[in-house]
Amino acid sequence: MVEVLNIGKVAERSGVPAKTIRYYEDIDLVVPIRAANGYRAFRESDVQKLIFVGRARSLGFSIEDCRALLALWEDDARPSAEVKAIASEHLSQIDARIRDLHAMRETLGALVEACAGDERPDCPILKAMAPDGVPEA
Amino acid sequence: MVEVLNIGKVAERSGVPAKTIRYYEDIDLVVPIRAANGYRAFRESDVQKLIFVGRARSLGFSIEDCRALLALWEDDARPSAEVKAIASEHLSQIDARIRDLHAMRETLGALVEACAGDERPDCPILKAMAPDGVPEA
DNA sequence: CTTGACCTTCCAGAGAGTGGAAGCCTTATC
DNA sequence: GATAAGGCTTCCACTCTCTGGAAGGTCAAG
Repeated sequence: MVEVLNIGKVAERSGVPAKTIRYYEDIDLVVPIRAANGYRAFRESDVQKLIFVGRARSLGFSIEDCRALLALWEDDARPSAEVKAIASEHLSQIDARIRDLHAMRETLGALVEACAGDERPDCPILKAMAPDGVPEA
Repeated sequence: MVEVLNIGKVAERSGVPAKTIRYYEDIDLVVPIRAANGYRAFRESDVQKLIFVGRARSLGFSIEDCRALLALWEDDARPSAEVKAIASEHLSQIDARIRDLHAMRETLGALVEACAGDERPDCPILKAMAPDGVPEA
């Protein structure tokens, strides 16, 4: 008799919350079989997949990327070029996001530093966001 | 007779898309009055607010932050400390996001560099996401 | 009068879950 | 055998900030 893994155990072992695991089944990402009582029954391979997805997600890959990566992982004959293509694309999007955030951080950081932060109404932060030529108190 | 501004003109002048302006009305962020024909009629002050919100959004402030900032902007007696508090909090969240993305970028960047990206199946990227002790082809 | 460019509302979907309610199933205890 | 706790099920709603589209009203020009 095979040890059956219910969702709770799988959540614990994979680090993926039970709610999220159900969601992954819903979107056909990782689909367990069903036990006679209607409970989800997870095979070892399902647990592996969930761990894989958990790690891919923590690297910021989208669900669709995860789906593709999972398929490549399962395919013993994959060319590593396909994996690298997905990862490179993702990497450049991360870089773009970092650049955007960095620009925001620069601007906002300067404004915060310039703001007295006292009881007076004068505020460079608000001034920066005010439409040009709309002097406020 | 006052020049009436329809949503299209306002979108053009404020840089905020018409769809988004309607959404902002829906959530009571910027609420124009209505003309007799049912069209939204924007006052100068509405346009100013939309520009303000547009800039705040481009600095990454949430809608709720924008709502608060807008109220402070309108309040001639605001203490700049309140503005600064919101901005500082936002700034530290930006910093946190940058840190997270940076960590991802480091890990993923190293993996992408390590991956040959050819027709062979061996792939350090997949290996990094594979559960421990699950050797793949 | 028709055409085209506006404007209106409402509905649905994006991404990736999360929370909660109502109701089975299982296991342990009495 | 009864009962209570905890785990499991489904389904619906909500998050956040829009964005796209359909169906239809309004307006200005030719």
